[in-house]
Amino acid sequence: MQAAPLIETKITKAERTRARLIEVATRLFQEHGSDEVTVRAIAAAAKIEAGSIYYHFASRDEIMRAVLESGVDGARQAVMRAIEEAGADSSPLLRLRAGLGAHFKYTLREHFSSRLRSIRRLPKRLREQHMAQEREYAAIFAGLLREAERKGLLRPGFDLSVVRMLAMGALTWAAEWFDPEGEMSADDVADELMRVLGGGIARGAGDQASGDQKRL
Amino acid sequence: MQAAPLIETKITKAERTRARLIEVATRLFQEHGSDEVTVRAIAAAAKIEAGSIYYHFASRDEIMRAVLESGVDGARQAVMRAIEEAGADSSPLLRLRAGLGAHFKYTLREHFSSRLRSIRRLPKRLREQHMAQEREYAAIFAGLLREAERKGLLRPGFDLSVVRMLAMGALTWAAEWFDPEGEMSADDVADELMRVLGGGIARGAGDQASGDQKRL
DNA sequence: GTCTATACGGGGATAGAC
DNA sequence: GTCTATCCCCGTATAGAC
Repeated sequence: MQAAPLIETKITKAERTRARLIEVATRLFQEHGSDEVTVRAIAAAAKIEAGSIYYHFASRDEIMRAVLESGVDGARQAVMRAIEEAGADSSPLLRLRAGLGAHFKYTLREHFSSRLRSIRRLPKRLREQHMAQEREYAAIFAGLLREAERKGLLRPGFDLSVVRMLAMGALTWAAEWFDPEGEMSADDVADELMRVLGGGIARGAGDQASGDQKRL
Repeated sequence: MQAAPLIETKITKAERTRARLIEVATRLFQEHGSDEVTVRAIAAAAKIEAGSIYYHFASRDEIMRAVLESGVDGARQAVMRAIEEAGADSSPLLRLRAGLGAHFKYTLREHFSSRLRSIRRLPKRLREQHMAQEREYAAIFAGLLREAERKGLLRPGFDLSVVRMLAMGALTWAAEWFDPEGEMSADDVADELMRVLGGGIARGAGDQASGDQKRL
C-alpha cells in the first residue's frame, strides 16, 4: 500500500502489533489494576489469540515493563511540555505548579498507581530499568525546587527531597480518590495542593505561619 | 488450667486460633503485599494445614477483611491515644500533627498500603464494611481541621476535605518510600509534612505567602 | 505472525476421616 | 478443630501447524 522503499525504516507488522498490545495493556491495567489483567485478557482486547502474544513478548512481565516504560515516558513528555508552556523565565514555583498539574492529569489518564505493588514483583533486571527511569522523571521536579531555593524563593530549613516526595505522593494518592465526575477538576486539586504547598493552611503573618511546632 | 467457670465468657480455642490467623496474615500481608500471600502460606505460618483455615474463615476474602478491620481499628486507637496525649486543650493543629504522626507510624508498622488495590477486589459487601470503617477513621482528622477552622486558625478558602486527603495521601505514599534504616525518623517525616502543611514552603510575609497562583 | 491445542503449576476451596 | 486428600479452575507459557 505504501511506497516505503527503505526496508530499514519500514515499520514492520510486528512493530505495529507490539505497539497495539502495549496500548491495549495500558488501558486494561489502568481500568482493572495491573494484577487483575491476564495475558488472555490483553490478547482478547487486542483481537489476537493468547499464544500469539509470546511472539512479541517473552513474558507477561515484559509486557508490564513495556507499559511502564511507555507510561513514564509519556508522563515525562507531558510534564516537560507543561513546564515549557509556563515559560522558562517564569517563577520556578509556577512551573512546579504546571508540572504537578500535568503529572496529576497524566496519572489520572494512565492511572499509574497500578504500579504500586506490581513493581516489586518484577524481576530485578526489569525493575531496576524502571526505577532508573523513575528517578529521571523525579529529577524534573527536584530541579524546580532546587531552582526556587537558589533564587531565594523558599523559606529555609526544608528537606526538598522529602518535600518533593510528599507533594508527588499526595497526588499519586489523589489519583485513587479523585472522582472525574465530581465537582472538582484535576486542576482544582493541583491548585489546592499548590496553595497548601506554597503558603500553608495556617493563618498568621510571615514567620508566624512558619509551621514550626511551637506555632501550632 | 484456668478456673473459667463462666462458659459464656470463656475464650474458645477457635477464637484463639482465629486471632492467631489474623495476626499471622497481617504480618504476611505487610511483608509481601496482600496479593502475594496465599492461603497456604498463611496456614503454614500459623502452623496449621491449609484446609483447616476454612473452619475459621469462609474464604480468603474474609481473612482479608478481618485483617483490614483489625488494622483500621488498631490505627484508630493509636491515633486517638496520640491525640489525647497532646492534650484536649492544645491547638487542634498540634493535635493534628500528633494524629498524623501516629497514623504514619502505624501505617509503617502494619504497612497498610497493601490495601491499595486489594480493596477493590473485595466483594461489595465486605468492601463497604471496610469503607465505612475508613470513613470513621478519616473523620478524626477531618474533625481536627474543622475545629482549627472554627477557631480561626486557618487561612480561608481551603477545601478542608481535599486538604485532609492530600495530607493523608502524602503519608500513605510516604510509607512506600520511607526507609526505616535511613537517617530520617518517622517523626521527622511527619514534622516535615506538618511544616509544609502549616506554613508552606514559599518565602514571603503573611498574605504574600498566600500561595495564590499569582504569587508563585 | 498468528492460530490451535495443550502442558504445567498453583491457588482456592471442599469432603470426610479422625 | 484439625488433618489429609483431592477437585477444579485458571493463569502463564510452549509446540507445532498453517
